[in-house]
Amino acid sequence: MPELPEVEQAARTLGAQISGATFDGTVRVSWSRTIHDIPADTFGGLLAGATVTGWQRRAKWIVLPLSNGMTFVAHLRMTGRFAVLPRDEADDAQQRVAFGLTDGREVRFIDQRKFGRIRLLSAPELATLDADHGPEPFDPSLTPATWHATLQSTSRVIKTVLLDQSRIAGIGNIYADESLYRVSVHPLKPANTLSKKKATELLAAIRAVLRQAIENGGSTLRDYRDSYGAKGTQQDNFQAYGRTGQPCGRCGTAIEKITVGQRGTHFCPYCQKAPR
DNA sequence: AACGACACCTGGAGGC
DNA sequence: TGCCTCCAGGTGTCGT
Repeated sequence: MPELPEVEQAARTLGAQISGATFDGTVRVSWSRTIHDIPADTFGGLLAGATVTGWQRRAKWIVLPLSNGMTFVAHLRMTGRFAVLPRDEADDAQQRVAFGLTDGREVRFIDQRKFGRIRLLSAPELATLDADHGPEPFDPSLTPATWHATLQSTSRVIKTVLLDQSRIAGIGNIYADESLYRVSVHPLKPANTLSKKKATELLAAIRAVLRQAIENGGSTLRDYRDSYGAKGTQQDNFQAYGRTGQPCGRCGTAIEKITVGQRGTHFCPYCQKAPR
């Protein structure tokens, strides 16, 4: 579910609640795969006494550096979310793991579909995580020239490339559709057929779409909540995603839905001309 | 090496 | 009301 803006918001709100807090080492596990099948006591042993020193986001990972040199990382996948609650608060039915803090609170991970993952990484493992991902959309080193070169390097369709985290990090199904709609590029257009001009426009559109979503606290379709439990509002601004059959805001043509790379894909068949 | 298909899960929505 | 099928903010793995 969550893409860059939602993960950014989730990380920010989680960081705001637990930066400076210390894990006491207790870990209550209801679904073991959430922590990669590492036994709860092993995970807790590594976590005990570690203080959260800040928060970051890398791609769609929430990254919490710890005072012991390790890093607590979490991927929300489709339905994951965090909540920070007093220890005596009742567990949520969809809660998968709870981590105790020394101040009497717990960091709880709630995840309907059980796809989310939480790991404790050493510095080399964190470096690997970083290396496995492409540039952040807002990284100044991602320039129109490097982006165009990335697109030129593959004949895969552009929608698929936008979703490839090793090419550019953080874009998911919603913001891929929204970005392509903005620049009137058909989702099936081969990446290496975009002109330098179009590639430049697309990069700007990606940044604009993500920036607006971040400002609105992300998008909530059904499950997404930040770590305070709040929904985002960006879903009210969608121009293509989820608007199947509704009129295009530019030309009035009904938005169409097709499948690209096994993902529902929304576009305006008039504005976004099919590749030939 | 790169790409597509499928697996992993639950539950809400819509059709009959 | 109940059952059944389809669908969902993602990505790791496997076969071609």
